[in-house]
Amino acid sequence: MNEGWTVNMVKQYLLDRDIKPSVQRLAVMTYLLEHRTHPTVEDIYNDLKDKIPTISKTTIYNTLKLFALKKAILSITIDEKMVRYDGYVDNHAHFICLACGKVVDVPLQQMVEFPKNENIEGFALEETHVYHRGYCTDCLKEN
Amino acid sequence: MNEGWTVNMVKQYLLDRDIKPSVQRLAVMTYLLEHRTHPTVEDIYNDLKDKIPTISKTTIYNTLKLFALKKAILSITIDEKMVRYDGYVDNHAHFICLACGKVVDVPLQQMVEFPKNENIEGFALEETHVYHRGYCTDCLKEN
DNA sequence: CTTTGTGCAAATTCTTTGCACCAAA
DNA sequence: TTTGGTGCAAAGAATTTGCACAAAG
Repeated sequence: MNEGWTVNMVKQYLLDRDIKPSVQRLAVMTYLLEHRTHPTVEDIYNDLKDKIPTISKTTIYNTLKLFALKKAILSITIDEKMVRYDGYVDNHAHFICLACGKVVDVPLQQMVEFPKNENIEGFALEETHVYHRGYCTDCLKEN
Repeated sequence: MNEGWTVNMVKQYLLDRDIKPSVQRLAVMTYLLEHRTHPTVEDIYNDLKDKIPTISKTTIYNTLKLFALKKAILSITIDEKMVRYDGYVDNHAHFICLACGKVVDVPLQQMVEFPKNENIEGFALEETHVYHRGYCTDCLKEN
């Protein structure tokens, strides 16, 4: 799960983006870097409440909103019900399984093309998302 | 606004997709074909309640869910708050203005590329969406 | 001190559900 | 008369807001 992120590395990651690294913010950012599962607020809260018993969902909401604003993370709207978050902000697409709800990354080389973020006339583009919906291998097996 | 859709054309559009054309369903489908604004349930309800005073939001929800299932329309999750719907199911991308919230189509020729819906190994793909976020010309002018 | 962050509780908003009534074949 | 569609009211779930307290510099 841990992919070699030390506390100081995460702290620096936040500082580089003008985010003050409180205990709670460090915990949220670390969680996102160590769990590439596109977690929801609920997921993050359920994990962190054991490590930081006083943490609240409000703080998770505040923190994620701030991170997304500072472009430290991505907010993913592939799921109609709730927003998911991704600690990796490099260009990649997402896939959601309509049976189990799991969201996985789709590496670029598996995509035929990836749209460029520039060149749409008349608009100032901030971000581009590519979402795929379908059924994953595990769920296909079960039928 | 009206782009030449007669009642019979809309009725046939629904019948072709195994959807029984009730008065309410015809009204919703007609609205989506005549308003390419990616409306929300609220938008559709506010328009139709004058024409069909007894219509309910529940029916709009039921109807849109059925339409999406039958692939008569697309459900668009570009907006974190609520689902939007698109009566046009051909391949095109969407753009949302982060200032005014408006969602517009991005014609294919304005996009550098569009990802293909096939060829992701291990998954059965149902649909692919490309979402752009940024600021529209109107909102850029105001600053 | 003073500013900024945290977290509880309540409120808001979008969407779904249960159920009774209505309509069409 | 039977099946499926509609719509009201209530419930459910994700997110936001108001506000008081805590922390950091």
